[in-house]
Amino acid sequence: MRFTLRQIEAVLAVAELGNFSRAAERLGSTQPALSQAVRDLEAELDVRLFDRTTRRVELTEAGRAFRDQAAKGLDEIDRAVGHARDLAALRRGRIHIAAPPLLAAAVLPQAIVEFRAEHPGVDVAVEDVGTDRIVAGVASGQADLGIGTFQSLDPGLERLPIIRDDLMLFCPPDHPLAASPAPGWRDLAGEPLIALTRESGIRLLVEIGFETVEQPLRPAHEVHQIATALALVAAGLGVTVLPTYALAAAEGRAVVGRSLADPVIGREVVVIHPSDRALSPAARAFTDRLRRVVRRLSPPGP
Amino acid sequence: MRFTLRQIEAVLAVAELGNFSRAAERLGSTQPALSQAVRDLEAELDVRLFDRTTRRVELTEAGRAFRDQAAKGLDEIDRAVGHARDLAALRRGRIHIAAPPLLAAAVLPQAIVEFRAEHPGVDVAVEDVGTDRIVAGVASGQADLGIGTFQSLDPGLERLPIIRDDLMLFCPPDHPLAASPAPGWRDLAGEPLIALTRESGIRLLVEIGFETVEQPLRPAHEVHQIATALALVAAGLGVTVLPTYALAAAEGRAVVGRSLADPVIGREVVVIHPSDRALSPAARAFTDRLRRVVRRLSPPGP
DNA sequence: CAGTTTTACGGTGACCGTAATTATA
DNA sequence: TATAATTACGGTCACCGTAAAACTG
Repeated sequence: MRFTLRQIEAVLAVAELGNFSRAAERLGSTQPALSQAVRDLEAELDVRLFDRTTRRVELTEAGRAFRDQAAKGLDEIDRAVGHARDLAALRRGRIHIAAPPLLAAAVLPQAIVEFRAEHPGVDVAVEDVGTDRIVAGVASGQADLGIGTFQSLDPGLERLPIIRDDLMLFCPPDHPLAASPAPGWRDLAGEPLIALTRESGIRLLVEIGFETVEQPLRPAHEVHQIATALALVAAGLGVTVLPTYALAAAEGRAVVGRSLADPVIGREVVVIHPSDRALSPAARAFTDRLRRVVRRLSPPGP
Repeated sequence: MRFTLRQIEAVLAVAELGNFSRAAERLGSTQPALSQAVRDLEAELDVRLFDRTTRRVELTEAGRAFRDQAAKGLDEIDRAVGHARDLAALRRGRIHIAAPPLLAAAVLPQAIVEFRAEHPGVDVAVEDVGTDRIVAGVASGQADLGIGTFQSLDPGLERLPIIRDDLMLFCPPDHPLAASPAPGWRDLAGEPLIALTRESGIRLLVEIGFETVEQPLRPAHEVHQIATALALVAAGLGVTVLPTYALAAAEGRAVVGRSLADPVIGREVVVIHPSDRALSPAARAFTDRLRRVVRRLSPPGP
């Protein structure tokens, strides 16, 4: 048999108040319960902690030494518990998020702003890197969660769908297709196309689109960054096909986005995390927040 | 607080061994018990402390933080408990003893030597002061226990009898009374008497002895210190009457002690301590040791 | 399929609260 | 005598251990 936290709390309360009855009241217990708790602990330690009569309760020298050190220990444990509860209640914490640059620029800022407003104690760190490094960072535990679209994924990683992200057509506002009620892939024939390079996952989807409608894909320009593609479109050098979330990046430019059908081609934007590690409370909450923000930024109807 | 030390110990053991079964073995418990303990604590904290599959058990980030801090706290409490047990088992401690100079010189050294041999971890401090300061020191708690003979005593102080101390006759070895089979107070008539001054409690007892046999007390010399009296006796200047424990101080001098009867006059040598404070384990042990040492130094038969 | 954790469940013992007793100023 | 601590005692609930089930590699 060992000693218990309640016994130690009893000793501390009695020591502080110099009175079993009042200590019992503070602890929400009864006086006999405290008496027994102190008695049991004294028996356990084989030392009397209090000199007591019915009129006076006072620590012995052994009791003082015990009180001083035990109080420290209890305090330390209380802090450990408090810290854990803070993490659970999102009063503290830290999330490390890995996301591709465009997503990081387009939707994360809003999500972070709202998340931090709700949970000011939680730090959010973003790392805007390429897909391969996102997967690596999450798999290694360096990042708590990753965001993006991943075709084939390490089975050790779990996917939490955020939203379906369909490819859209981006063109200047005065372009004929901008006025089309329902532009389709076939309408792109003959248009000068700004394409991403083959390094991009998006490029593959675009190729699938052209294949589906049995058109050759002949890029007028090939660029690496989505922002560049939009700039070229704004300059009137052609049209491009990009994920929905590029809408955010198109804001303020002379570029409009239009849903692109026949076929609708899209990918799941997901949050990934190691499947053998549960999401931290903060990471879970952020994922929820992110999902809400993304849905709100969803493509407006044509 | 609705969590328990056992739950925390469970978490620490599982964290260290990365395995519920082995942790249970170390704690002398069963694996389901640990599983439940960890589960309960996690529910209490509202945070998952371990990511676990049937193959792998690993701390979460919250778990690591909790483990680090809780381990400190538990360690602190263990130290408090260990310290208290050390005090109880006399592996540590400190006793402050107040005793009159002769007692401090005559019997305490031997008692301390034997006590320290048995309990090397306990410090013993001696303060050789007068009776009034002994009482004051013990009453104030500055000294743990006081030794001496006290006629009337503060009711707040408790007396633990060590031995009865009868007055003895001290004379040179070749003195006629040294050969007497049973010297009495009446035999002192006409002997030059070395007396202590009236400041001494002993002097009062000597006067009572003379009064009892209706002899006048006419000191040949009056001295303050027992050691001085013995020196005068050794020099052949007279005889003196002193407590039994002066025997120890007479050792090695040309002085012998003889029981003094008709009447036997004595006092209780007692240990005193505040009655509302229990003796510390070390003080109790020292009192026992002192009692044994004093009995061993008891007056040898004539 | 083997090893490990989780769930289920029945029993026992620890702790608590009420009530009576003892002790102190 | 009044107040507070201790002792006595009965009940309940938490915790433990056995056994069965679920899960992972």
